[in-house]
Amino acid sequence: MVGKQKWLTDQEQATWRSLMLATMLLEEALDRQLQRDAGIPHAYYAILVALSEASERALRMTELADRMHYSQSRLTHAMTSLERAGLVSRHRCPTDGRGQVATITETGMKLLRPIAAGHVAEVRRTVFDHLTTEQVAQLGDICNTLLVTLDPSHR
Amino acid sequence: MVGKQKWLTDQEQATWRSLMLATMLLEEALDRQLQRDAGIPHAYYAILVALSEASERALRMTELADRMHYSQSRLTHAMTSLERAGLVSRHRCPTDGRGQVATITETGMKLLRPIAAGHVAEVRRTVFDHLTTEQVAQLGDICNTLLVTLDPSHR
DNA sequence: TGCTTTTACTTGAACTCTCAAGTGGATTTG
DNA sequence: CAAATCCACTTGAGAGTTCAAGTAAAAGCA
Repeated sequence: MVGKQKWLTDQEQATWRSLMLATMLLEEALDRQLQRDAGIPHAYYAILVALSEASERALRMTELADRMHYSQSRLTHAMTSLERAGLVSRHRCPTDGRGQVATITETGMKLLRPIAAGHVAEVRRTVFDHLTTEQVAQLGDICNTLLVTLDPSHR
Repeated sequence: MVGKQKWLTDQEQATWRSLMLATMLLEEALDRQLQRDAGIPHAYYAILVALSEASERALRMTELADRMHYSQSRLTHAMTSLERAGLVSRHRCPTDGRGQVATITETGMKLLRPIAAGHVAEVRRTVFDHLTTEQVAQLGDICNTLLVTLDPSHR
């Protein structure tokens, strides 16, 4: 009924359905694997990775939020949960009394290392094991093209 | 630290980051547009579309959940919310006392029609306006390839 | 037929995310 | 230098999702 007038071509519509389904199932698979093996959702795992890769393993909250493309509020809630689990910590920023510096703890690093292997295995299993090198390049190009609109600050 | 040993090639890693960011921002854009213009999230909009396209505009709960790839619980909660908003309704299934038949109401259809245009415009604006026909085909192929693993029941 | 097992769905709690509002330290400006 | 403004972050409520457990009807089967 709704789709009677064609807003998208048949090809676009088919691609759209596949894309929506694949991205939904992919995110679910990643979440399930990490929840099962590490007890944290994918979004929280990503925070740990970002902190572990930062120099000094520390970042200001706002800088971290910007890098992750998370809202401040989302990051604060996430950090509160991760802090309660002992995986990260926050301290007052010495140069700016308003700021907080986020760090990943030793416990967090100890959790991260073994978990990373399982995560990458899941990424391989669900995605890269099935794509040719050319397709990986195509997918990268397509995503970067979309990011120009989706993330105006992107490069 | 964590990424010292290369689990993915540079190309794969770059594609992965772009994919994760693009899919996150895309879902956020769709949610924001529908929340703003229709007051419902994308996942709920999809339920309305599925019901509107079903014969008799009606589907058993389980059949609907299967088509959407939603859990029963997720669908029940969603239907409860949509029902409270008057957009859908449920009735006992006449042939199976355990079952429920979900329908989209006239109010739901009246909401859906104008909303669909705005949604498709957003899909165009964020995705298809920027891709060549060839890229649309490539993206469709890639997603269908991934769906073989992500959704074993997929064709 | 009566008992067990499936099936179809619902419920409730815990968790994550969003949005709007709030707190308090920097910065600007008249 | 005080008042107004801005900035960094937090808080709390509301919504959507998941997971485990619950209810009740249908099927299987002895």
